[in-house]
Amino acid sequence: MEKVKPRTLSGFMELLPDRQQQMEKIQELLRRTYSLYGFTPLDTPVIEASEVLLAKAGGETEKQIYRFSKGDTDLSLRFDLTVPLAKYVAANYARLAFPFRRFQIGKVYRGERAQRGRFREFYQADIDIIGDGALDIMNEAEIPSIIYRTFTSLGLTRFKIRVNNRKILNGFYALLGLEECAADIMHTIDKLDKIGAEKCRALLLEGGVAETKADEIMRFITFSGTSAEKLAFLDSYKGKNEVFDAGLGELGAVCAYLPQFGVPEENFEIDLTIARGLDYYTGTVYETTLTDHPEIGSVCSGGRYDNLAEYYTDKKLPGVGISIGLTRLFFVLEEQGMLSDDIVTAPCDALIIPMTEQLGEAVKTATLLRQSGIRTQLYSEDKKFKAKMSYADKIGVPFVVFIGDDELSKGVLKIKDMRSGEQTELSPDAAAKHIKTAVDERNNGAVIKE
RNA sequence: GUGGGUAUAGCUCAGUUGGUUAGAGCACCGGAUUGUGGUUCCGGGUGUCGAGGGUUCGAGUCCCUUUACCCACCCCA
Repeated sequence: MEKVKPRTLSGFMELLPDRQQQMEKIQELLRRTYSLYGFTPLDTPVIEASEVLLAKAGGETEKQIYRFSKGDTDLSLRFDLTVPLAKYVAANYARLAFPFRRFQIGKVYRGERAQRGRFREFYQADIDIIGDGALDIMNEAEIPSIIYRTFTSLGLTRFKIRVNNRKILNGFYALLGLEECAADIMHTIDKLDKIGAEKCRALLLEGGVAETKADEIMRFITFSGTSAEKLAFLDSYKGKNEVFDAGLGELGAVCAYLPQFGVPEENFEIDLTIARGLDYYTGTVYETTLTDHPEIGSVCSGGRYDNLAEYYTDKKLPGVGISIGLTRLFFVLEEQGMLSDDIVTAPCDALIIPMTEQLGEAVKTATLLRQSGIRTQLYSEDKKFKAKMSYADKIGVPFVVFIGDDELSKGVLKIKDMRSGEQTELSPDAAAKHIKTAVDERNNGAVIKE
């Protein structure tokens, strides 16, 4: 019979067991951290009616969406978690408590051409806070603290949360009389890190910006200094444009709250170059980069939007949220060798290898270990001893438990620490305690090393 | 969507101006070693050379078509 080649589509990530274990661990940490801030978990369907997902429609989204029909129904795969959230909030408005804080970790789909670090199916780990009619600026200050705690809980320390405010940018370009082409300019500025100041300025001129204005823009976006110095610099533009002043007030408020939220100065920065998804955000915007890997770009982005669900309801629902591109983050961590191999990624903590025909004692031992909270696997296949050990080695199990005639007559278990190769004979209870202690210790390590 | 590249063993790849039976490393399987893995030694090639067509005495190699994948752009997480 002719075989079908087993293949996985490009742009879809599929992991081997040990890597999957690390991925799950990261997701577990994200859930725990998000919960710590009072966010409630949410799950929505991967497939939605096309009219719902494409309510906003337009440009890239429509081009990249996976759309298909089943019978007469027009269906689409979600391309982010924010649009489904908007639908969910609009549909359940009366039953939700506002501000509504939810987190969601789920797969999204984009039918674009895959390449390095760009996937067609990937996990997003989102948090959003949705207000009813209004939402206090404090929420925008809380977001960086969540990012900070999330990244540090993963074991990362060298990262920078960059913050800007769209109102400052919009106001600034209005001041220059460039509000018409503000979107294009921001788009160009967004590339500053990639193409450099010279080329950036040239692109501005090419786009029809007068030379004096282009220089003013470059001076504005490349101003460097501490957060306090940047705020002082921005203050010199105050009083000329209402939108700008509003943005500056918001940015100042966000910065003022940060120390109280416990975000250290070195992990935070005002960055006037970031704009983020051009039509989406209306106020504070965030981008997070790894200090030692700037080439990766942003690993966590988000911001404030004024009206989340305008396509589904007349209610005004302002919100703020971020999204971690989990698949990309994981891909990069793996590629950079930053995934810690210290944490136990084996499917179990102990593997019981019975040496006798009668498996009764081995089964009893497995039950005992499991009752002690030790993830235990019983090797029941009739293979050579060597093959059994080889299996233990391959799955990376930290402890092997031998039960043979010698052990049975003495009433002990023989425990082998696979890492050191050391073997000890212990009573079943002592063995359980010994394994549990050692495994708990190893599991406490960080997922990421730097 | 635009431009460029690649396709040979499970993986990473070599394969000369077209020439006999297509190779290497790793992985894998068996043995040394029937109560000890990860090290060592010995043995084993596991293949529709992406697919289809053409040129030729002869094609992994040249030409055409096609598909898949990779890279960059676009856009983004």
